[in-house]
Amino acid sequence: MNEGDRLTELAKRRGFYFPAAGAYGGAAGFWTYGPQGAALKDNVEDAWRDRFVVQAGHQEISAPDVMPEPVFEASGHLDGFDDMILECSECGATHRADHIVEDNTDIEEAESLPNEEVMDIIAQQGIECPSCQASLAGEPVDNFNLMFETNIGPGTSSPGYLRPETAQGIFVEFPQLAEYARNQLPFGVAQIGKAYRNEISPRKSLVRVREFTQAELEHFVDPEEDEPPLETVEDVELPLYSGESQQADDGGVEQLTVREAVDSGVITSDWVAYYLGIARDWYERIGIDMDRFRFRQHLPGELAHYASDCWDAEAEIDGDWIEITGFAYRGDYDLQKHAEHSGQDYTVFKQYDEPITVERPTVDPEMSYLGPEFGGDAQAVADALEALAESDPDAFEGEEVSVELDGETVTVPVEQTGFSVEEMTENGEHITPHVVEPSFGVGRLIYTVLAHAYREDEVDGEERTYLELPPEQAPTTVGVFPLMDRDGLGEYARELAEALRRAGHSVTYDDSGAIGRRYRRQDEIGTPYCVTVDYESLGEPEGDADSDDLQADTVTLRERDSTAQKRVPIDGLAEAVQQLVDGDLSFDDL
RNA sequence: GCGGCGGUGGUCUAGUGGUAGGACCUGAGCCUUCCAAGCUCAUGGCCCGGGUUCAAAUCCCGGCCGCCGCACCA
Repeated sequence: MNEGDRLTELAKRRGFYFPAAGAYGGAAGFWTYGPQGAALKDNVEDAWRDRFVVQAGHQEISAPDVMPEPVFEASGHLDGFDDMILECSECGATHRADHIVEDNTDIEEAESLPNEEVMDIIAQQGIECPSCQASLAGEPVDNFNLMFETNIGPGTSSPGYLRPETAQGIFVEFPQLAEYARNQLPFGVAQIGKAYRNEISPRKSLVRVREFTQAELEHFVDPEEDEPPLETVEDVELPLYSGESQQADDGGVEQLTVREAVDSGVITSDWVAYYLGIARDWYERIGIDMDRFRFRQHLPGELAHYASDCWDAEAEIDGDWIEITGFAYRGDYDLQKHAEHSGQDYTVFKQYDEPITVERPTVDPEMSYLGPEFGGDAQAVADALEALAESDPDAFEGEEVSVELDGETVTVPVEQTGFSVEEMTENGEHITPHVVEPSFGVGRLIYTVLAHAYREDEVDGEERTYLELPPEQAPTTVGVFPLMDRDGLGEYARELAEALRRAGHSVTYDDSGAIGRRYRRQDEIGTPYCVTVDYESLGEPEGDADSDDLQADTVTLRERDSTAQKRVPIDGLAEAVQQLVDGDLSFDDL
């Protein structure tokens, strides 16, 4: 069984995740997180929130999953997500019609053509099926949109879509968000939420799904002035698989520090480099194996329409590299698009250090002259004069000035134009911020963390399966067991479990079967610590032990990875566990 | 979406044209003084629909789901 299969089996058996709605045959690409999985997901999201929101001083929002159509007209998803699909009736293969046309003709943007025209081109050019060489003339070109469509309210007059990425929920609200940031760049807005894509073919459990959780940060920066604090991450080692390496015969992953990557030009954007550094350490924190990890640069051909330089964080599972995060410098693409489509202001006002004085030519045409002179064209003439004043103020130097109007030249005496050059004070300018976007796929992170944490070893000759999850991420922090459920051990242990819960720990109580079995149960879900209450805890002799050595109100604390045990007082146990989880105390020093 | 292979309790699996057995897990009890021990008992299953047949979980067709390959992954 390979890594993925083993994981899928464990995930279902132990309650991490399983296919949704199995009672009705299920639906591909939809997964339910069970008790362990939901807890793990919460912990991963909390760790993300801690690093990318709280520690970074950014803000988090929660936008709707459903947005009205114009949002996606502006974002480009309505067209860009809409694939032209063509099926060969001979062999049944499905092809991208636009790709076929582009491959067989000089046309470069076939996607922008209407379907009928694409069909005509295929017929005229005698294009054949790439799979079976049958003629494709006359085959219908259909649309397949990866967005889930719905209707807002009754009827179909107001279509809406489930968002295919969480990012637009931030971009579209930029004017308001900038206000909350007091219009000061740079600022970051984060969101953890669901996104939906009606994938043609979901695969590989949590890797290709139709509903998934994204954790995205949109960092709005002034492209002219803002610089990332590179010095805070300059020594972080990045395993970089550059576009150049990918295209070279002997290319491989290079270990470069953030500083080296920037100085050598391997990473062109300082902001992207900064986030790769931040993210690398964060991946390690949540338990991703850094020996099975790399940053891969997008090749020129795979860059998204908005991105200039883009790197993916990838993790290796079963020999495949899985994209777990995309880092993109999106420029001002998204904000510009929303500004154009909505007519709203998606800029921030950037104040100059010193106000500057500019000479600005203006006109104030004498309408009482233009009106009688030009009749219905008077306003158009005034507008043309204004445009001319801006583009060519020298034209107003003579007695008369001429402008073009519908191909005809009209002449106006300068004195009737109200032309003047005014000195204006400008305090700043409106700029459209650029966006740096790290976009994490939470489900893929969880899949990777579990795959990389999976361990098999042997304890006392018995096989053992356990998850070496970082204690911070583990669904349960501590298991509490009575050695046996009798003689008051159970009551004592139950009280201890309650006390640990009150102290904020995630605690499982288990008194069933043999103690070893209970340890193994917790091992399989990655519980880092187990506490066992025994007779000594009650102040009673343990077997033949010398009663002088008794340590009442102590318990044994067992460490998952080593299975080592230590006897510790219950007084201060909750605090000790917290220190272990936080890494402020090692088990050996306990 | 296309092609190939597959689908038996929660998990892993045996098996047959006459409606199923095991192991593990889970629960109850006994036993048990720290790593899946043992004993007894119990819960729980042939993916869905149609067809062929006296009889279908088994054969055929379709669907759904999974794996692999292709395509797709803005």
